[in-house]
Amino acid sequence: MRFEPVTIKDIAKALNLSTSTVSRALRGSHEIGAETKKQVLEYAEEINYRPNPIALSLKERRSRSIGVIVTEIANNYFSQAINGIESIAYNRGYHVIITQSHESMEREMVNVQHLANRGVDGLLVSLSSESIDISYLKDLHEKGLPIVFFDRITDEIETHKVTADNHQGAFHATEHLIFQGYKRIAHITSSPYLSITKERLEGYKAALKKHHIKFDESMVKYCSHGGMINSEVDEALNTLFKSKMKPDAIFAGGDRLTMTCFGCLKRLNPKIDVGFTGFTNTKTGELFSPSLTVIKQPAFEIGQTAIELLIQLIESKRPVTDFQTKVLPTELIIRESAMKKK
Amino acid sequence: MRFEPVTIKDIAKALNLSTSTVSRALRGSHEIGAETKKQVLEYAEEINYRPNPIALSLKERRSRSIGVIVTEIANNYFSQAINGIESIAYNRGYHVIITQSHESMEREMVNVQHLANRGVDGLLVSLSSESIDISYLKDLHEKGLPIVFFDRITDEIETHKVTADNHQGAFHATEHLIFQGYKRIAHITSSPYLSITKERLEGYKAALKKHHIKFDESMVKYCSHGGMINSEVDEALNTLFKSKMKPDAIFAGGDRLTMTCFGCLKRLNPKIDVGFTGFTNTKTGELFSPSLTVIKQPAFEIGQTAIELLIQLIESKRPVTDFQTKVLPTELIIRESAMKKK
DNA sequence: TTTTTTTACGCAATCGTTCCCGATAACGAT
DNA sequence: ATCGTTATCGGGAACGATTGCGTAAAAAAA
Repeated sequence: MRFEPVTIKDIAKALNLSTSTVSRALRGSHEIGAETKKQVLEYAEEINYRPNPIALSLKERRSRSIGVIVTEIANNYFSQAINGIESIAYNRGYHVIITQSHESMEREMVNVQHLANRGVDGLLVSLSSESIDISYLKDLHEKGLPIVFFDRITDEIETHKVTADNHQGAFHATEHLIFQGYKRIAHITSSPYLSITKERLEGYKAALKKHHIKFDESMVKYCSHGGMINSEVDEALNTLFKSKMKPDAIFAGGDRLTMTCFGCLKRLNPKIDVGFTGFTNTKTGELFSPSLTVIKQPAFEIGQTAIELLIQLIESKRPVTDFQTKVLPTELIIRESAMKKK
Repeated sequence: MRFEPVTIKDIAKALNLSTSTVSRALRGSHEIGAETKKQVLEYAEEINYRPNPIALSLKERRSRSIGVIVTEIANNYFSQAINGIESIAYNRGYHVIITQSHESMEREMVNVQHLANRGVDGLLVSLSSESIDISYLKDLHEKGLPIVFFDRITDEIETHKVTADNHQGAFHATEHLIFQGYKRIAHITSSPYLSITKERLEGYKAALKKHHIKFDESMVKYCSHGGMINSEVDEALNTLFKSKMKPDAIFAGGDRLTMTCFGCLKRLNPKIDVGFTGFTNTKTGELFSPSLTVIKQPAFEIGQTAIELLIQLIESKRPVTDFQTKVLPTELIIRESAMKKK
């Protein structure tokens, strides 16, 4: 069974006109008589004519659709960012196609290739934690496909980029723990290759330095799957708590990681006698026990900014060479999990 | 700047062949000489030729893409269902386009129309809470567009449907509260028009009846925005707690609603001296205070089942008339929030 | 009245691909 | 020598929409 939409030809045949006349009438061209125009418009309305976007894509060599690749949508940060993307895209007449890499470089590549072949006008990319070699993105970019990176960005491709102020966020989270009296603050974070990991680590270090706490490499644990694998986080925590420099607080990076880490922590240490802060955008942090002190990123706005820059790139007449990296401020939300040490 | 992919014409020109020959060679037709075929294949590989899916869509009037519409992806249930959908779709060579209605009938309609025009081969639909009039879906369905409903289904369109066993889930949740000694169990739920609302209400009623508790209409509160608007839930709770038949337990329906409701409850009544259960798929329920007793739906499997049925519809040679409604079992996860009454 | 301009429309090409027809040549059978 | 086969390939229409160009008739200017 096939789904048969009405075309411009049906209108032309019914009204005994040529398709060109119908097309022009529909687009309100001045070179069509008022009477004819009215007829066409009315008939089109009557049979509920909608132009075929596929035919248009073929003709105009643009699809008015943009591709988004994130690690997973079941992530408060990304789902909010996507809402930001959609809020702008729809108003500007673009359709959004969302794909997930699940932190796998392989899937990221397959999805990106598929989107490119599928004729998206541009790409919004947040890299997976495995994506070390991004030459396939580079190729596409060099061939002229507009790309904007958000959240997990890269130095290797020169284009617009949008992120939260990860350095500042990590700095505030760490300093907050210090203000509350914690001294031995561990940092559980994602893959060391990610831009956000590096930036947050730097912010963490900067806060320690400011308050004259010596940075200890062994207090930083990398979970390269970003919290998707429980055992990875369990192991990191176990190692930390078994060391002689047992931490008295933990600062977690990443939305998914923060959740997983807090869950593992609670299982390992049900009283939670360590301080805890994390990067997350969940609204449910206040319902936790203890309620979560977190760094919240302006995910919605990041999504909006990214799509705006992308559309700008797509619709620009001449090649853009002046690229910008926008950094949006984070917010520290203070609750119980990082309360003053007794 | 424009992104210029290589076409079959480029190959034809370079090799001094016609496009038809190249096309056939590429598809391995037997009526092309071995030598020519090899040439074409090698050259295509060399310049990294990829068929243009848009042109194919136009020609074949199918896009190998399927549209999904859910209320929002920032919902544990839906994001898991989408993962289930993707897991099957990609293996079967279908691309998945996700759209959100945000519980608005208007946006649902716009998205569905867009997807249909965009040439999706089929639709996976979970209705918004506002969708009372679904004639626009009916039209599309009658014109031959394959549709499968999941989660929030409807009687008005005859096709495949997939849901959790909402009656059973609600029954278990309610009975669990009864077993724990609660007597005055209120039910906070979504729009009364939704199938899931009706089914869950029936399950709730059935449990009450079994245990000889009289059903009281005033103990059921409908939040038609499904927990997207805090004040709606606040008001429902306030009314309940101010009534003379003050409830001693609450059973919430819906993922989003359960979260919102628990949040409001905690604000209103920080000690949480009432029992609480809800429908949700979050993995973080155990981190809450008190940890959440919930009904979990097999979201991933529901997504998988739905897409399988849809692909079956799409690829069927003749019109399908034998439709099924699959109902998957739910799971009661017992934690603290519905513990025995002191 | 003749010429020019304007109005209002149709023809055909185009986008990338497939596929129905033909067309051509080689070759064997008659 | 003629015909039928088979193998191999090209021409061109089609999918739905837009658009440059051409042109008829009508209106305006000469």
